[in-house]
Amino acid sequence: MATKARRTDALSREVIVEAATQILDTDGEDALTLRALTVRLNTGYGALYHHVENKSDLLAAAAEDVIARAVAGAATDSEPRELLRTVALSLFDAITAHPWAGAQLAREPWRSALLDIYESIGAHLEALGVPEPALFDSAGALVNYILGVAGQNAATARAGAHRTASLAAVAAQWERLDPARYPRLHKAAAQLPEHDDREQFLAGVDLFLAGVEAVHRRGASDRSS
Amino acid sequence: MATKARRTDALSREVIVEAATQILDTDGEDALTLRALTVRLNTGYGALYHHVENKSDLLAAAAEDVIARAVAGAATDSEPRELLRTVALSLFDAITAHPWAGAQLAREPWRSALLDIYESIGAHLEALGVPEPALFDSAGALVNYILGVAGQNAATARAGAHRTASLAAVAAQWERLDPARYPRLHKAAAQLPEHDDREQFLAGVDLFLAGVEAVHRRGASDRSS
DNA sequence: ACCTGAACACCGTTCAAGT
DNA sequence: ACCTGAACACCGTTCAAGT
Repeated sequence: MATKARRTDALSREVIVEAATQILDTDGEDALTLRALTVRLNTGYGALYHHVENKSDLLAAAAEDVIARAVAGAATDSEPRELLRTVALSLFDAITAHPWAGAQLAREPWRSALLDIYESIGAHLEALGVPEPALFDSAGALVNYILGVAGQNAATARAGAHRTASLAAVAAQWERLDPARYPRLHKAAAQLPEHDDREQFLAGVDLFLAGVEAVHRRGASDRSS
Repeated sequence: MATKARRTDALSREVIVEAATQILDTDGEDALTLRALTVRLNTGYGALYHHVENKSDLLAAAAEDVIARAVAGAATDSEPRELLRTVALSLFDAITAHPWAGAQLAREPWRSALLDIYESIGAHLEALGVPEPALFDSAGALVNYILGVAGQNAATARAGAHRTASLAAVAAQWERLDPARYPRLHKAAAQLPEHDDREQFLAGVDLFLAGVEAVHRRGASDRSS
């Protein structure tokens, strides 16, 4: 209850990042302000800036933590196809749990644990039989797909407190569309509220992997073209 | 040269959106402030808010314009596969020319001309032979891939004035990576500076389409599973 | 109806001053 | 070295007042 007392334990970058993560998780991306951090950590602005470069740096560090933790437990056994699905899914789950990290990933992709993701996806694609020159494009495409979903996830999370409510709103919007101009969207409105994001994500990954396999199977025979 | 004179022509939502687009294109996303708009349009804050709901609304409208214009000239002849590539490429080009629109697309995907994109991609996939129940997932996956690239594009554009410089920086970063832990990234560093974004984007689209064709070809025979 | 511009409630960041 | 908190330079948005 020493709310007004000076903090006794030393501040550190680690403690700050942890506090930021908690604010982000419980109150959302907009709630993370330097002010909110000083209150929570019972300290001043300068103290924060002594351990952290700026807010952008702080956000990147928090996202890095969350993503790294998610990808850390990746198994190394099992076949490459399954490993790719596992990596993708663990990323999806992490981003669903921490939408702000997804937004950060999409915003500054070169920072954060994206390097590890790139490397691991590349390794598994190579194990799948993708030849070196195609590896770059294939891994990039898969990562971009994941980033797209990450951004999407962050967007819907930002849109409303309850995902179902905002999904219903979009569905209603689609339903109001002119069936003559938007026949498919108009029809898809019915599917929207009951669809499973996770399953749809995985379906996209499988589409990708099927493409990789198809192209590589073909590419092996007409390498000359 | 009537810089201080009161504006004679009437203000309108259209004029405001156009001015905003110009600021965004020439000076970047951060340069669009309400202040900057009042200066450019020689007016006050209230005047702007009389025609536009808020800044978010304004940004969405500007992105809508840019994206709609890009997708407008879509041909309806030629085979569906080619049409899909064309839609994707025109989007890519629009986002490359207006990175801020890409960021907006990734941020608020339900607004803007994304509906038209969804519909047109759905139509072409259907023409390609994708059955109705799979249409939702396939179109979603492709749109998500495009959004991922859009976000990426916006990110690199934001990163530095000259794309080549920031790409070189990333390449240098990859080169510094421990070759034992990041063997593939370390090697890919050489490919990074000379690779063509547009080609890589298209390669990803083709991977997707190959997957769609492969899955559908297979799916037609064992629909029961 | 349309517009003006001072005022408000916030931001992230800095920095002289304390311990 | 580590921390405090007032101050600065910005935001987006509002609103009483003008035409």
